[in-house]
Amino acid sequence: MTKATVEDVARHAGLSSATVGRVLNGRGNVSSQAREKVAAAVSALSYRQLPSSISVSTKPILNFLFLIPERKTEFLKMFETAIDLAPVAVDDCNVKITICPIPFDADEAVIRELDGISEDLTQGVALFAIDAPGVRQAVERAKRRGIQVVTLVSDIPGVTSSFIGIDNVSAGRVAGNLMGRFICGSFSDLPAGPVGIICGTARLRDQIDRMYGFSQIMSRRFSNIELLAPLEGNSIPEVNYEFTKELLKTHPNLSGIYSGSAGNSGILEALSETDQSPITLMHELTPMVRDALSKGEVDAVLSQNVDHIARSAVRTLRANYLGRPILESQEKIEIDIFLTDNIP
Amino acid sequence: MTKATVEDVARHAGLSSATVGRVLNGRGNVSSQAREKVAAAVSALSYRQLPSSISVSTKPILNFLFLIPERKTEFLKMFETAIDLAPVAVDDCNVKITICPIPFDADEAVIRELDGISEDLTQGVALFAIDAPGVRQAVERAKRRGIQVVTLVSDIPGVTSSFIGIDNVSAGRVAGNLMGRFICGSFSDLPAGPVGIICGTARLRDQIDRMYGFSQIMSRRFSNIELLAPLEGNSIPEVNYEFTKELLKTHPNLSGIYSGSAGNSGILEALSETDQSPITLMHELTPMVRDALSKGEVDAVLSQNVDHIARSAVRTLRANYLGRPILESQEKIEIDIFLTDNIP
DNA sequence: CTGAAAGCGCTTACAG
DNA sequence: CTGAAAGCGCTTACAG
Repeated sequence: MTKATVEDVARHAGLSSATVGRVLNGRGNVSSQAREKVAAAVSALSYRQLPSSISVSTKPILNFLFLIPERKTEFLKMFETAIDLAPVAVDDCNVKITICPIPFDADEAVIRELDGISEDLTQGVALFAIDAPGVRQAVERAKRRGIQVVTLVSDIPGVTSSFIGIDNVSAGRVAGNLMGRFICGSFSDLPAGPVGIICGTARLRDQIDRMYGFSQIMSRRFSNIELLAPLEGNSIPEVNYEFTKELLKTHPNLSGIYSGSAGNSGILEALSETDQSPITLMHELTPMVRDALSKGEVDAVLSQNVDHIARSAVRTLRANYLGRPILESQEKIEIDIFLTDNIP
Repeated sequence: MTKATVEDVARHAGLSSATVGRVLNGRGNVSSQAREKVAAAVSALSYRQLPSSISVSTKPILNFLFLIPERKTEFLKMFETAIDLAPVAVDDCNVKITICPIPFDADEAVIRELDGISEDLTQGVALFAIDAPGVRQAVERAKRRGIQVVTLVSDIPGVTSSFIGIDNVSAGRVAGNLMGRFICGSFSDLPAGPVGIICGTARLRDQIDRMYGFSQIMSRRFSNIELLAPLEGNSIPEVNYEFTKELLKTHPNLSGIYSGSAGNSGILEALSETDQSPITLMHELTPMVRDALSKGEVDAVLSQNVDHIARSAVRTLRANYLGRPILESQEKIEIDIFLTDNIP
């Protein structure tokens, strides 16, 4: 038995392939009678539409715009590469991607770009979201004009778009869990020194969420460990360096450092200049962090797969634009946990 | 500027689209001169072939056979579902999958199936590999007949096929790392009780590898912890139950249990009947293990994403058969680590 | 070794 | 609301 085609369905339903196509793609202007006949034929012949990418006819190119911070951390560099490869990876050469650099921390630039998008030229936008007042509205405006929007890595709460990234509260909790256990083991009654926290900026939702999850678990399960106030280093290595120096000096018995953002070179440098060896957890397996992990300078790294995120962004934008379903299990971004022994 | 087509390339090269197609798909019978012209035209026009799934012409259906153990553990049930969904997930309806159940531990059955495959009807096979003498040869015979082979979850060392699964030595090391740290924390000089190991069968490579990696890290980094001899439970819950009971009784100070295989219900049951609470690590996030993890009865779970494995198997078989490249970064199966706080 | 022609399954204007 | 026809980009026999 060979695969059923649109023609088969049309014949079975006593209709033309054009009408069948209209039903199948919800293009309207079809009688409910025809709709039913088609549905019956489809199930009778167990017809399955060829994948979207296959309809070769005058198919419009989908233009997607990626708004990416201009200041390139190692993580963002990896991300850009991933974005470039995504269309090939999702096996769709009708997708065209443009990367638009956004000045650091410039909400207005994001807003301006969003408002400046022509819905005729651009079908979807993916952005690193700053959770600032105007951005959310700008996203809503873009959506109202029919432009698909997904947020990457850090979400804008309340905005009704797809978020492509890890659950950062979970990530923070995992970090807390590992931190507590790596410090205490099964001896949770023994005294342990305090734990320091270095994060990026409270204006990014992912940072807030990670800190929340981390503190929650630490205070709930490891109340014997004092948690120091988070230090906002804005992902700037030099600032993080000073923070770490200070932490180590003020707390000779420091038992852990949790870094929730980028700019880790500063932390690693400060650690290399001391004999203290607090349990150190970081985010994102960049080349530098990876190196530190393999040398044992970092104890664990929580990460998110940038290739996966880029692919998911493209697939999600495409599916949403075409009104097709997405495969949840394929788009879920998991928290990757790396120890010295499973560095890829 | 619009996308270049085969016709464009042909025109630019002064050849016909048929010849261009031959070059592009390495179908031979082409002069090196033509080859060069096409190459030049391709790069000049930056032509990119439409994804494989798009060539709609008389395209042969690819038949892939999955040899799966008949005895269904929770993990294997999840796996079967994943296999069923894989063709849709990889967006290719020209792939047809048949699942063939293999009696437990029956090498001859695997060999018989492999030898019985007709290369005219079946283009590729994916199998759970038992590392037994005859199996490797049977795989080689199948390959010689032009049938693509991939091994799933557990590899056959030395066989020249693609392996789709995690690096099990790494997984064992990760388990060792976590076990040691979860027991000792930063107090690696304090006395700790012994650790028990329960595995499946030494005839499966994944088990061997996990045990190797685990022992290696435990003895190297946590020499203060005694490692008990691995107990081969063949993934049978009842046997594992007895093993666990015995472990707990013989070692009142047991500080950890590492389970490298299926049949975990027996272990969990035995643990529920005692007050001892050794650090417990298991493999595969099945519904049951997931439940135990969320209740804190298990401390960490190492897992592999069955959906990902199924998709990768299909993509790899297809790519190998068609002589197309695979995207390494997309096919790499990572070790998923789950704690109470990142259960999906 | 090469090309003209027909066809793949689906979709899009265009008439009606 | 519906269908006949032409076309999408690529591939496959078939001649040469």
